[in-house]
Amino acid sequence: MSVQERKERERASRERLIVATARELAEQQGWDAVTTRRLAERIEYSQPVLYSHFRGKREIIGAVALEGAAEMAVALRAATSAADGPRARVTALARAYLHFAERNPAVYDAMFQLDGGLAFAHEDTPQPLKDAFAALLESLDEVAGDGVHPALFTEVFWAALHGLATLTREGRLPPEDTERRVELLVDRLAKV
Amino acid sequence: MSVQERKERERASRERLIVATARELAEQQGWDAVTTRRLAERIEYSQPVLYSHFRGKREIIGAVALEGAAEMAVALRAATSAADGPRARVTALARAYLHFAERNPAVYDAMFQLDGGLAFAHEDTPQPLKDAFAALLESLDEVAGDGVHPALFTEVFWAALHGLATLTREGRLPPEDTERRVELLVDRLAKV
DNA sequence: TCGATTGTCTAGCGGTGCTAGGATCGAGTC
DNA sequence: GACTCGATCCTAGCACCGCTAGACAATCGA
Repeated sequence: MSVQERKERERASRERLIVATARELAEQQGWDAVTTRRLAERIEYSQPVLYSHFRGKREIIGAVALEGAAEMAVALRAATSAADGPRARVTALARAYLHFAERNPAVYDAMFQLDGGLAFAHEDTPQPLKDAFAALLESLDEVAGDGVHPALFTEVFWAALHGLATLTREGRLPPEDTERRVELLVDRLAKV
Repeated sequence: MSVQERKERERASRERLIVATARELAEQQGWDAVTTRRLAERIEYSQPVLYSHFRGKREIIGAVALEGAAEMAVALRAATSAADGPRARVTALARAYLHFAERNPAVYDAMFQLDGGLAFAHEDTPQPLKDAFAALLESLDEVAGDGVHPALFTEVFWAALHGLATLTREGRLPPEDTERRVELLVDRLAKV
């Protein structure tokens, strides 16, 4: 059985290589540059190999999105755990979210802008996505305010952050006032 | 000179036809279905004719975006002018914004999701875009609160609406709680 | 050692945005 | 009214896209 196990290991390793390469290429040159031909060339296999791992390009994007969601959850928890008090935690959370989006634009696109074929706000939503939302909720439910459902509050807060992240990155909002916008947002939304 | 004038009229008319057809096709079947071939076929001209009006597909998207921005400005002003008092105006504004995004998804995409080659938050931003932002600002500066720059407040409020609009439409947020989210957002952000 | 299975590649399908270059048509001139 | 010539438009084609059928080679179990 050892032969088969080795093959499975190699297959899994190659799958990780595909996802990592797709992500790298997307961060370097944008998702438009991530074509199946270029991706195949970079991993030094032919195109059809990609399709033995994923149904298509969409699923590759989805895989990058899941990886990104896991990382984002870690980053958010790291930022909030280093902060003292609810108010500071929320501010740190917002900054960490926007920072992640800014530093990993391609991953952020995979998660929230592109179609990775993932289910959201659903029972069969993949765990990493649920967990990223949970990471937001953990710091937000203490500032949701009386009589406000924490999940609903988190959705609104998240939407605001998402709007800031995307509009800023696409040049729709001037980047220099980001910090002031974060402060205003936290000031108003969070019930300290 | 009359011949030339007639030709210019016909050219302008054909250009409007291109934009209207692109928009119609996008609303019917999504922007992916708006290919230069299909578009050319629908207007009953050959592909290269499109390129005598626009540099490429991107510019066609941009033209749809400008048209949409003008319509959105009208819709927002109509909604707010029918409301009494600052608080009611802001609520009406938010509802109108989300309603527009929901009813014109392709146009909304052209404006804020796709690359239409338009400059934002810039001195050479096209007038319709500036005006749409102005329509937001008109109802929002009365609730920005003391010491808060109205433009900055408008940016944050807009970002929140944009986040709600996009995340809801892509199934990232369950649609049934939209009204409660709007109320929460207005409650917290607007200084009545 | 042989047949079967698995894995990979070459080649190609129908589609995309975009463009070069030839055909056609109509306006202005004699 | 015939003719010239420039504007206008179309046919054909480029390089690329996502994806797949089918040929081929390597490896496995008997």
